[in-house]
Amino acid sequence: MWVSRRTDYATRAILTLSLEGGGPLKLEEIARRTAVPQSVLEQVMPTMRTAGVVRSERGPAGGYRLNKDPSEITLERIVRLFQGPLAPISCATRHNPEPCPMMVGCTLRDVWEEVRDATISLLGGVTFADLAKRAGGPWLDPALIAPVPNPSPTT
Amino acid sequence: MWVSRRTDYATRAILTLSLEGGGPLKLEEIARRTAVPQSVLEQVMPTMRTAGVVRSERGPAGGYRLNKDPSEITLERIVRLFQGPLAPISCATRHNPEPCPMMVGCTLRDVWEEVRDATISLLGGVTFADLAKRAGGPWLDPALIAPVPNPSPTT
DNA sequence: GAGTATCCTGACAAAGCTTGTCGACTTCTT
DNA sequence: AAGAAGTCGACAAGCTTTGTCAGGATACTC
Repeated sequence: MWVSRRTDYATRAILTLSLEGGGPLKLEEIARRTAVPQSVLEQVMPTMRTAGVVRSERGPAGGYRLNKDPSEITLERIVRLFQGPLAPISCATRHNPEPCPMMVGCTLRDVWEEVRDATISLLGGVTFADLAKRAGGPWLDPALIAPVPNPSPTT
Repeated sequence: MWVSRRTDYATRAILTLSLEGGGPLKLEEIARRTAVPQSVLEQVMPTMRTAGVVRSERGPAGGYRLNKDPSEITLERIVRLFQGPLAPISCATRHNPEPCPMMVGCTLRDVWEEVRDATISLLGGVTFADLAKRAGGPWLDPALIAPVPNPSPTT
């Protein structure tokens, strides 16, 4: 699995929000703490908002908060959001795998699937609550982040 | 980890050679059996020759053979040959990792390293003898593939 | 030693993906 | 009304991947 820059940025942002108390964090502040170009975060955060991972508030005193408890957000979720399938090769995805042209190549596919499954089980088992705990800092009070629907504005 | 096309092709070629008896296989024949464009194999095979994985013979009746027993060739070896580091992100490579700009980001790096290690242990544990056995077919007689130095012609 | 079969090498174009930036817009608070 | 945020789409630059090709080098055969 390769982690794109955007995925990296997104995970840093979520970790930052997980470590923060309840108050919303401005995009600019997240960008500062994560060392991510603000213009890129401007693309990344809305993606996570649409996915329901994060919630936003506009106007002064606005910003972003988590929309779930960190213990409910896995690394897998975020990675998939930005990179799609976790399989190392397209013939080893779980849905719509590309057919192998080689008669005997499927033996290899088995291994690629093992890699995929190992990755999934690892990333699926790590939540941002775990990460925040490991980071040693305080993190979000569950009471402050009760899920709230925050659909795209067109709704 | 993402597997590039060339890596895929290379592994298919090695598996094909592992399944073949002792005789050399022509590039054209390997291309046919693996469903790989011959022009691409013309790039891939020399790379493996230089790395000592494979041995070549020119002229009529020439072709490629393995230069080692399939049990000594791991998937990891081939993947690394074409893709370099197996880490999902450049701050998690074992040599010369790129420094993390984020103070707390290293918590994430730990996970990327776990992914890396899981991948390495999987790919490092699978040899082409295993794969050939799984494929069910006969494969190379060890007696026929005693390693022979086959350095690049400039030597 | 001529001819042929095979591997070898480097250059390269096309396509695709990733990255980061920008400008114009919407929404919210005061 | 003004200002402080987030939102959205377009896009250019750069990089990587992919596949192709032409010409060269080496070995076998007759």
